[in-house]
Amino acid sequence: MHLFWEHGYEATSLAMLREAMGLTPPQIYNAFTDKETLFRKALTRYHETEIGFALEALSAPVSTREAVRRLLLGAAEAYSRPGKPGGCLFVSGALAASPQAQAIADELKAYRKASEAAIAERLAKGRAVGDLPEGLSVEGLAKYIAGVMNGMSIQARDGASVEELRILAQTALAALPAEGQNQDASSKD
Amino acid sequence: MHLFWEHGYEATSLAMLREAMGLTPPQIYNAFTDKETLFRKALTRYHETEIGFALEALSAPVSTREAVRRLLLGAAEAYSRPGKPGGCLFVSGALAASPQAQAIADELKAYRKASEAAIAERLAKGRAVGDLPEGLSVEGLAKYIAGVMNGMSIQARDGASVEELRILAQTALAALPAEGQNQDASSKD
DNA sequence: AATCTTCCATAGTGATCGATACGAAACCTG
DNA sequence: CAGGTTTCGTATCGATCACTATGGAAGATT
Repeated sequence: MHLFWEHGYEATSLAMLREAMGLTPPQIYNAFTDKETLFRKALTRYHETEIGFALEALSAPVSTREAVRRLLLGAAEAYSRPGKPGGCLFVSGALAASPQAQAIADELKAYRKASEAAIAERLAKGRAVGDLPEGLSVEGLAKYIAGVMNGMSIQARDGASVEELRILAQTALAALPAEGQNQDASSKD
Repeated sequence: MHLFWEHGYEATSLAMLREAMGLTPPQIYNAFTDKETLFRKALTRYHETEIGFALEALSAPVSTREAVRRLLLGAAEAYSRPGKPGGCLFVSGALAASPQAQAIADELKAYRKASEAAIAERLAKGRAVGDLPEGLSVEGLAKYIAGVMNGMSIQARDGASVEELRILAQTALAALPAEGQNQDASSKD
């Protein structure tokens, strides 16, 4: 997973995987069928172990702004963990790919789209309870938040520290509608 | 350039370049020495022909906020031009690379760092003339703006339309300090 | 006009890719 | 302890990578 995270799908050779896992090629193929299946296994593992902050942030019983704050600050921390590759595997895994690997690139794109959709869903919920203005486009704001996270992923890959990413996240938060304008109204019914 | 832009440095094979350029391999090597030099030529060409909006935005005689607005909206348009690959070559070219291509990845990283530095320089100038609060960290804000542009590049690659990118840019602008607070003071001396 | 030089496309180079066939070692059974 | 089976590591597969040597055609010179 770390190798795919660091070098991406195509640039990670079986020789690197073999050395890192201490397995012989037949062992790898017996265990994971082929390189593509192994990468997908790494994807699900990454999803389960490295980015739990996102689900936690989006499902926590807090205000919408606080949820987004946790999401962005969680990303700042997750994208710059010591000993781990910088950024997000969903971004670094295969942003550009050869025609042969387009299926992998499409799968990562689907992951990114799903993340954005999860954000949009949380925003819609927030708008429903009065956390956000009614006229606001949750899709547009979700695309902004997802975009900021993707941008943080690249900044992290370029060596940004966790503090710098936190500042970036805090700055991005300022673009959100002010909190609490309709928040009292959420307790009216 | 389009092939590198679309598929990245390593995933673009000489066979693809040969077919696209209508040249034989020796012609390619006579003209460009090797693949790495050809990619660098494509980088400079990209810099000259595709992202002039950035230099224009940062050097225009307008307020700092307007400069950033032009920068982000220019990116929205440049990253989603019809007939061109989505996103920015500096991001897509080699976000993740094999150990053999790390020199290329480092070069692209340097381009991204230079872009961020150019933004920071413009912000510092703006702060000097009172466009931005004195206590503000231009490096932090520049990292945010550069990060948003990088995020837009990924959103564009994921198929975001120019309108969606414009909305993202407008949203990102809301994170900037309000304009005009010290602007009148800029005409005092 | 004949020869010589120069250029250039085809064919192929070693290296490496992902993936696998074969020989050997180990294990279970009798 | 012997025989049959299964498992597993090595050596290698065809394909493709970036890159280049060689045969043949075109043009220049006498």
